[in-house]
Amino acid sequence: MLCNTVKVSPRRSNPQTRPALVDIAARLLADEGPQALSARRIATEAGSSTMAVYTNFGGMSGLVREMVYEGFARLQDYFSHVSRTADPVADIALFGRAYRHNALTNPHLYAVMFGGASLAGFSLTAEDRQYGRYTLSTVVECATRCITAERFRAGDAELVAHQLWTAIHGLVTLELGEYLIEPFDADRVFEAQLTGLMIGAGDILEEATRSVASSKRRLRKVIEGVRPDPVDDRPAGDRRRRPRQAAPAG
Amino acid sequence: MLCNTVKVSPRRSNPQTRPALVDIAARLLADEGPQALSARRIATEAGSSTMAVYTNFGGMSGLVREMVYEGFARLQDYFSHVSRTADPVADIALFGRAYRHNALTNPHLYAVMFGGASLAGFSLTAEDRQYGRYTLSTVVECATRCITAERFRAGDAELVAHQLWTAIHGLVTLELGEYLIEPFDADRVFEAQLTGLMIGAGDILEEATRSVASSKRRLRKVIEGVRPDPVDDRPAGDRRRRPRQAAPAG
DNA sequence: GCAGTTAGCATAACGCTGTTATGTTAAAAA
DNA sequence: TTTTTAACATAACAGCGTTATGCTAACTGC
Repeated sequence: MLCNTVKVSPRRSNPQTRPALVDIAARLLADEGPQALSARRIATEAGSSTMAVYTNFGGMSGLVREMVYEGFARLQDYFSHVSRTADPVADIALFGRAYRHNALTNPHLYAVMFGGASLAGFSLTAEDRQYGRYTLSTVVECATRCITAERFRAGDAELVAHQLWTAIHGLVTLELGEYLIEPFDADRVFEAQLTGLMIGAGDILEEATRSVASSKRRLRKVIEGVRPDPVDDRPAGDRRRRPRQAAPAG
Repeated sequence: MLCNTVKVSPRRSNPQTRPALVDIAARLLADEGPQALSARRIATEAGSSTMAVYTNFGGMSGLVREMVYEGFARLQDYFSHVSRTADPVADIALFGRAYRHNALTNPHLYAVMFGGASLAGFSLTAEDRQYGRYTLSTVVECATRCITAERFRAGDAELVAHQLWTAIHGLVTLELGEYLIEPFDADRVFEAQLTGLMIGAGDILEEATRSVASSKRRLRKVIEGVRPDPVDDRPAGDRRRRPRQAAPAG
């Protein structure tokens, strides 16, 4: 009754089931939020039973974990479109803008990535977190360039990258939680954070401000670069993925 | 069968049931995390039925909301122990340290306050968030003093307060999510954030650094001031209730 | 080509959850 | 005293994640 209507129902390694489940789960999460992520709902929309979730992911936790990896993949996708220029400060500011744009574009996905537990008893493993941290290695490299160019005062590049990460993550979280009331320009806070991060020594405030402004212009191109081929690298056959909604520029 | 063993079971407005439910829920949340927050579990431990949750809170959402208010009350309790000194920068840094300490002391509670949805379909109302923002009004006032004392460059005090809030919230969230790996000195990030927040213009770096160091010493006294009827520790005997209940205001 | 194994999935059930309809009862109101 | 009311118990319902069982098509060895 619940079985697929037309297809011949192969018994071994149906190559369509797993990506379909991931796809439907991602769509449900984006459209209706974490509450819609139930094994029965996903299985029904995929035309199979809940067992498909267990054979493919070992349970709901595995599927939620897949969502987390999907989220980091999307972030990585944005990061890969940030080019290295002669202005490393503008580059690192652009990383921050891209991070924020990705989070605001995929709010529920972002919540699952960093929302801690509370979702069907799911919790990240150390390996999951390491996967997430790896995404930021590009930013650390950029921070090193900032120090080398003497735009940041000499110090730990990883510290600077983490400072940027925590600041923007906090901003994005409170934005998504609607704690920043209207009319409140979250973008002003963002730019102030970037500026505060950058002017480590003395009188280079104006130069830093120019870099921040420059990164704002460059963000559009990054977004446009990511948009066409959104998230994953599914074999492009019968992918069901929605073309990903756009979001206001930061 | 499930009713209380000894008490006379008054039918109208039992003054013990509601605080007992709040108390047990807070303890379960602190000890076992959000997963332990179930109506049946709470009611059983209170010696009543699940209906008590509905008559007193209108459902699980109402009880979770009560936890959020409890969380902000605890934060307010810490903030009330931050005194005004002649060094407003050290004061505002101390607000940040107190905020972080409170969050790390009540991790599950903090997660419920800012974890967004995902917990039994609970979501904050606009009024709830306003209650949370009110807690930060003290910090905004302190930021104003920093500007008046010309320790921050002239600008929007609310912007500065929100910058501090978002930065520390992000740090705390990633700390609780264990995204900051060991050995990683989250305290260094915290101090770098504070420093970056403060040195708005030129050559006052050393002075700012002194203020930050001063706030670190003062934190201990704040914690000790809050501790007497504190947060988590119900060490003595088998008391189940921390007193605590602060009054809000619009 | 055939037999045995295996893995993907359907079916159905278990225990759990939040929630609700109904009944009971004691306190407040008349 | 009588009526009303609200707090709570009981029991049920729908939905959840999960699991045991069985079927069957695909793979494997011959």
